[in-house]
Order: sequence, then structure tokens, then C-alpha cells
Amino acid sequence: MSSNAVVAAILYEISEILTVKNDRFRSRAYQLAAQRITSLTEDVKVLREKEQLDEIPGVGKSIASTIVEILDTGQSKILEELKESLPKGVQDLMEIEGIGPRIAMRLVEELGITNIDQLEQAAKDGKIRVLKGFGEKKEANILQSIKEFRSRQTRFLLGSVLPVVDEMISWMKESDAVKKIEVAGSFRRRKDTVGDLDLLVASDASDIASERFVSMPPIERVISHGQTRSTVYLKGHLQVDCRVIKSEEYGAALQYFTGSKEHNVKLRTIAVKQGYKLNEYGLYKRENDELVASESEEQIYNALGMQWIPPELRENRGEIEAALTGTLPHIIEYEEIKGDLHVHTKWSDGTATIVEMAEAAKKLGLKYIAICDHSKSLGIAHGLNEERLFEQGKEIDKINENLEDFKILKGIECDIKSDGSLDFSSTILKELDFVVASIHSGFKSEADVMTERMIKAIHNEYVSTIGHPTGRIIQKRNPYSLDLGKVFEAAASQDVAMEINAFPDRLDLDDVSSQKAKEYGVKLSIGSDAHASNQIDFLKLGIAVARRGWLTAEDILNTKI
DNA sequence: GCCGTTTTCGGCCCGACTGTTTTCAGTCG
Repeated sequence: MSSNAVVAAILYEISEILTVKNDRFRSRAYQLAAQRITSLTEDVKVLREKEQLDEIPGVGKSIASTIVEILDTGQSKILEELKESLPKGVQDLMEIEGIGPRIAMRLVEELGITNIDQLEQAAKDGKIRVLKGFGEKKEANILQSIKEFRSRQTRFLLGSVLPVVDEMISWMKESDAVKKIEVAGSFRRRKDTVGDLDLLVASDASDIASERFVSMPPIERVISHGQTRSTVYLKGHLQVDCRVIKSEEYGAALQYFTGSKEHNVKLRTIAVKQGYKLNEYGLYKRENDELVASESEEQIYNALGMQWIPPELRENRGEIEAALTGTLPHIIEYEEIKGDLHVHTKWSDGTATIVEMAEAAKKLGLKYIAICDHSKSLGIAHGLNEERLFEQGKEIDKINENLEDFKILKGIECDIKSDGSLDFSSTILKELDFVVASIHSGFKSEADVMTERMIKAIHNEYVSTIGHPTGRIIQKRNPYSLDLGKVFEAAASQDVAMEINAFPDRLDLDDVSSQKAKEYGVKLSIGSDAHASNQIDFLKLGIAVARRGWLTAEDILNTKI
């Protein structure tokens, strides 16, 4: 883990315990600090050396000294003390839906329950219903929630929920009661994973729309069902919240439920300072509750004296300040991507032919693709040797002759060997249009070894981009230990790009690192890493990362023809 | 614990739903 991640993790933990102890505002302070550190493009270690820690928004004297302590010792006294002071089991019990800090504390103190197994037993024995304020229903809900907790996946890949969203929206649109519909929340912000889905429906008949929602086919359980708000679990335990609102309040609701929480808190604070109050129904004057804006997000942001902010930027990473001064970047649009700079075919471990991949890309409106099959070292993926690469090149030439308004580039995903040299000699590489150089082995090397290995590859004059630069697999494998600052410095000086690999469980580089790359003056390439013809569509996930990383068309290689 | 166009103290976003109550506390987002 990077030092930023280590520091943020501890600050988050402190924040969580403070929540349990009902110390809301201190908890918020730590949470805000942790969140800002997560989205920092600079290393906290560097800021510490420059004595600039307390210049991070949300970090004051106290948290700054905690950060120093974490960097020096890897732990925090405050956290240790807080852990000590918390009755054992409280945090575990809070994992259960419907159990918050108050109830958890009472269960521990009044029934001596310290883990979920004991909670389940107590509920089965009818020991919970006798507590004041509890009843049979609550007990049954606890049992149900425990069951769901045990089979729950915490977060879902953005790419894996896209089809669910399409299905849900077309089901809802079949009802005349549904006027407008959109999924808000982290999905709309295109985070790499989503915890749940927030469905927003504009309707004049909220009862009919809500009814339509809770009768959707893939529902496993209805958690709550009201006039304007309902919550369900889909099969696979994906939670979906649905809010039904009036058409004239759609913009306010969309803004509110898109978040992020941190973005909204900041926005509200600004609204308050300007004499407004902002909620999911609209922007109102504080003095007389007069409605100022509610129909569209643009109206609300404009009324607050700022530009409309694309959802992908709403993380309180400086976008509000930029919008206030009219200096938001024009982040890359989906249609500005002209080609896919990383696809595989049957020649290595893909399932489609070169022609099939080209046709699929053309159908998506692209002008070119770079065929980048694996190189010989990757035997497991039927990597190409020199002769097969040459054969493939001849085939590409032949296909290109018959293509109009579309071009297939000759490329390779060339293995970076453990000493940093490449799998093919320069005489081979110089014949190619696009060279993706990737690491596929030795993931556990020390940071300096890995960094040197990558920098050596960057110095090869035929390398176009570094493939999936950190090697992370979301929720499965952590990034390699790597000094990204040094890598970006080398890449900028050698004019080598960094890839945003758009495969759903990679999305590598991620948003924050992509932004950091840009700050070093590095260009980025977006590649779907498609291994089948329908996977070229993953490109849009990569574009979402670029948008979240504040990148413009200028920063991305494949906006060029 | 942090912050300041309400600046060194006092405030920190706010509404819906549930389950238990009989007017509300707790949880969630």
C-alpha cells in the first residue's frame, strides 16, 4: 500500500470508532481528512518533508501530528486508545443492516453479545425482543440481515452492474407513470466499484411508479417500500434504492442523490453562506423559503454562482472551487475517443478474429484499433513469437486493403522481463505501429526493483505505452509496489504514455493516478484490453476513469486520428 | 477536530422509513 493509503486507512478507522461513540463532528473531521488524503496526487511523505501537511484541506495541527506518527511508526496512539475504549463487538455488530451504534452498544452492554454468531443465537432464542424499544419484528429483521450479511459481496464492479442498470431502466420505462429515469449515486459518478444503485424516477403517480419498482423481476427481498422511497435487494444481493419525485424537482433530486456525500456537504455549506438552503427538493432562500431552482442541475449550480459540474468530478477534490472561478477543465467526452489502443485476438488468448474485432470496433463508431496480442514470454496466453507476429502483420496488411474509413494498427502487448528488457528486439519492435509494454510476473518484487524494471522499459525507444501500469485487480490483487512519481517522470522525459486499461476489474491506472500522471506531463492511452469482440465496449469504462481524473482530449492519445 | 465573506468560538446537511411507540428514536443514505 502507498503511504497515502496507509494513512487514510488509519484515519478512516478513527473516524468510524468516533461515529460509534456518537462523536459526530470529530468523526467527520477525520473522515474528511482521510478522504482528502486518498485523493491527493502527491505523496504525504513528500508533504511531510516539506512541512506542508497542514496545508491539506481538512488537516490541522492535530491530524498533521497523527499523520507524522503514522508515517514514523505505522500506527496511531489515538486509534489504539479509541479501540481500547470501545466495548468489544460493537463494530462487528454494526456490520448488520439495521444495527447502528446505539443498538450495537445496547446489545453489548445489556445482553453481553460480542459477535454476529451470538447475535444470531440471541435473536433465535427471543432474547432481543424483551429489550425496551425492541419487538418481534426487529428480531426477525436482524435474523434476515445476518443471513444476507453472510452471503453479501461488499462492492460490485462498475462493468458488472451496467447490464443490470439497462435491464432495470427498460423495465421501469414500460410504465406510463415513469416520466424520467436515471441511476444517480456512485454509478453516475462512474466510480470503479459501486456499493448499491440509486434509481431516480420522475413521476406524477408516485404510488404506481413505486409499485412498478418493487415488482421488478430480479428482486430477492423488499427492505422498505414507501410512497417516495423504496429499497430492495436484487438477486446476488445488489441493493437498489428507488426515489420517486415530481418532474419539476428532478434536477434537485438528481444533484442530491448523485453525491458524493463530501461534494454535497461542501455545496450545502456554500449555499448556506450565500443565504440559501439546499435539499433534494430544491434550492431555497433561507429567509422566506422561496424556491430558487429545482428543475435542472444546471440551474442549481448556476444559482450558486458556479459552472455545472460533471458527475465524475463530484468528489470534493477541488471541483467546487474550480467551478466557482469558472476554471473547470473540459473533460474528455465519450465520442472524442477515435480508436482502441489495446485489443487481443485468437492469435493469442482472445476469442475473436482480427476481422471480427475490427467490425465490432467499427460498429461502435471507432476509426482504428491496435491489435496487441501477447508476446512469446506469455506462453500461457499463446504469446506470439517473431514468426507468428510477422504472419499476423501480413494478415493485417491484407485486411486493411479492403477496409474503408477504418485502420487496423499493428501492435503488441510486449512482456517486460524481470530485468526490464523487452520480449522482442528493437528490429522487430520498430516495424510495429503501437507497442504496449506490460509486466506480467514478479508482482511481489520490492518497490525499487519494480520501479527500475519499469523505467528501463520506458527507456526503450519503441515503447508507446505502459500497459496496466500498477497491475491491480480490483478486490483481488493490490497494485505492485511502485514509485509512480519516478515512473511518470521517466515517462514524461521519454514521451512514453501510460495506459488506462479499461477492463472492468483493472481500470488501471485509476482516476487519481491518471490525474497525477497528467501533472507530470505524461499522456495517457486508453485500451479496452478486449479478449472478445463485445468487450471493446469496455472502452467507456476507461473513458470514465479519464473523466474522473480531470483529463481532457489533449491528454489522451486515442483522441487523435 | 477543523474552519473562518457569521474568523479564534460556535457550528458542523437533512429528510424518509421502520418499528416501536402514542410522539419518537434510530438508522440510512
